[in-house]
Amino acid sequence: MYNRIVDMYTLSEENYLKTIYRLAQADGKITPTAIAESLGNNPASVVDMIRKLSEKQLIEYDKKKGVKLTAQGLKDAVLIVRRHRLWEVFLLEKLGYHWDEIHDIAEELEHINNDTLADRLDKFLGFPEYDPHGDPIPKANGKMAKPYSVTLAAMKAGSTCEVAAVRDTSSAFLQYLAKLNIGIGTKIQLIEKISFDNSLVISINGKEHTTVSQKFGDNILIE
Amino acid sequence: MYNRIVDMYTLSEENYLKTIYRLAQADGKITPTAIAESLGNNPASVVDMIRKLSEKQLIEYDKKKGVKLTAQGLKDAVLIVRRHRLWEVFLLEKLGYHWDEIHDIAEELEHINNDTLADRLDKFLGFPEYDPHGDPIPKANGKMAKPYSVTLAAMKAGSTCEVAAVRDTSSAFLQYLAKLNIGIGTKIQLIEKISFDNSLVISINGKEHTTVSQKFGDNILIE
DNA sequence: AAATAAAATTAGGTTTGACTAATTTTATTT
DNA sequence: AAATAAAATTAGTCAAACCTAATTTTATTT
Ligand SMILES: [Mn+2]
Ligand SMILES: [Mn+2]
Ligand SMILES: [Mn+2]
Ligand SMILES: [Mn+2]
Repeated sequence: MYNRIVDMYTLSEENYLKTIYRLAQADGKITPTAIAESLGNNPASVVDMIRKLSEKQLIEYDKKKGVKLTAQGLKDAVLIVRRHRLWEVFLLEKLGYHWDEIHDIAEELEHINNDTLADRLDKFLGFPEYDPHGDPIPKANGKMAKPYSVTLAAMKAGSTCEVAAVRDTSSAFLQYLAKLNIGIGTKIQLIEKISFDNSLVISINGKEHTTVSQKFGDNILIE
Repeated sequence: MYNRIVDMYTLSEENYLKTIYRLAQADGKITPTAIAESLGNNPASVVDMIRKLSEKQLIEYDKKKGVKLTAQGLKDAVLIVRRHRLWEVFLLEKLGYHWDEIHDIAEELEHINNDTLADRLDKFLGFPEYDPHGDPIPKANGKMAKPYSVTLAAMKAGSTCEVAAVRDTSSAFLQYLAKLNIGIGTKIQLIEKISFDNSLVISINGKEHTTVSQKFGDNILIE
C-alpha cells in the first residue's frame, strides 16, 4: 500500500490547515467567515482556498456542517502544530525568548520541513509534552496529551488551582500575565466571584488580592 | 539620521541577493545568465528581478560591468549569509545532521527574520567563527574572517596541509569526501601531481595513497 | 567586414493567493 | 410571510515570480 505524497504544501495551504485545525478544537461549525477572521483574510479568498483544499482531499465542505478536516488533512495539520510547538519550546528554552515573543517566529519556522527535522528537534529538546503556553505537543505519530479545558472562570469560589495553560496567546494578554506574576504553574486561589459582571477576585501565589475580568478568567486553563 | 527600513524582503529577493553576493566572491562579472544558472531560473526572469532590485537600490546594473551590490544590498546579503551559516552550525552540532544534509534546510531557515533571532542563535552556539563547510560566519556588524582561498590543487607536490573548507557543498562532493574520510581539519599530503590531467595523488591522514581529480583539488580549500 | 553564435531583452502568458464589488443564498426580525 | 440583515459566493482584478518565444544587442569566428 502506497502512502500519499504529502508535505509539499504551500505556506498558505499550511496556514489554512492549521487554522481549521484550531477552529475545530472549539465548538461550533467552521464557516468561511470564521476562517477569514482568524487569518485576517477576506471571505472570498477563503472560499477559493476551501475549493482548493477540498480538491486535494484535505478538507470537506458542506454548507450545513461547515468545514471539516479529512483524515489526511488532520494528520498533516497536526504535524504543522507539532513543528510550531516544538519551535516555541526551542525559542523559549534555548534562545531565551519571553513567552510573548515566540508565537510569531514559530509561525514561520513551522513551515520548514524535512524528513527528520521535527523529530531531531524533539529529541534535542528532551521530548517536551507541552509548549510554553501549556498546549500539548503532538508526537510524531500524531498522538498528544488531552489539552487542558477547565478555565479559571469556571472554578468555584474558595478553591485553589494551578495555571496549566493560556487560551489567548496574544502579547497583550501574556504581558499582562507577566505583570501580575502569573505563568504556567502559578498557584491561584479564587477568593470571590462578583456576581454583577463575573469579575474574579484572586490571590496569586498566596499574595494579596487582585481583581480580574471574566474574559481574563476564561483565558486561563487550570489543572 | 534615519536608517532605511530594511529586512522585509521577499524570499525571492533574498535568494537573489545571496546569489549575487556569492557570485561576487568569485572573479568575473555577474551577468544575468550567471545568476540564472546559479538559481536554476530563466534569464528572462532574472532580468525582471534585476530591474526590481535596482529600483530598490540594492544592486546596480551596468551592461559593461555587470551586476554589483550597493552598500545597502551588501549589508543585507551578508546578514542572510550570517543566518544561513549559523543555522548550518545549529543543524550539525545540535541536531546531529551530517554536513551534506544541512545546506538545503538552512536555505529555508535563513529567511526567517526577527530583530534578535540571529544574535540569540549566535550566542546559543557560542559565537562560532566558521560554518561546517569552513565558510566564515559574518558577525552582526557584517565583519567576518577572510574566507580560505588556497586550493589543494594549487599546492606544490610534497607539502602537507590541513583541510580548512570546501568550495562545493553539493551532497555528491560531501559524500565522496566522507567516503574518503576527509573532513574539516583532515591532514592531506600531496604526493604527486600527474601532469597529464593534473590528477592529484594524495595521502589522507598519513594513510595509503589515493588519486583524485583536479576538480576535486579545486574544491578543497586549505589553511 | 560579414557571418554566426551567444547573451540580453522584450512581449506576452501562467499560477498562486490575495483583493473589491456585485449578487445570491440563508438566517433573523418584524 | 415579508422585510431586512448577514453570510456565502461569483466575477473580475492585481501583484509576485516565474515561464516561453521572439527579437535585439553584443561577442566571436571566419
Ligand atoms: Mn504559519
Ligand atoms: Mn504555543
Ligand atoms: Mn534561501
Ligand atoms: Mn555552508
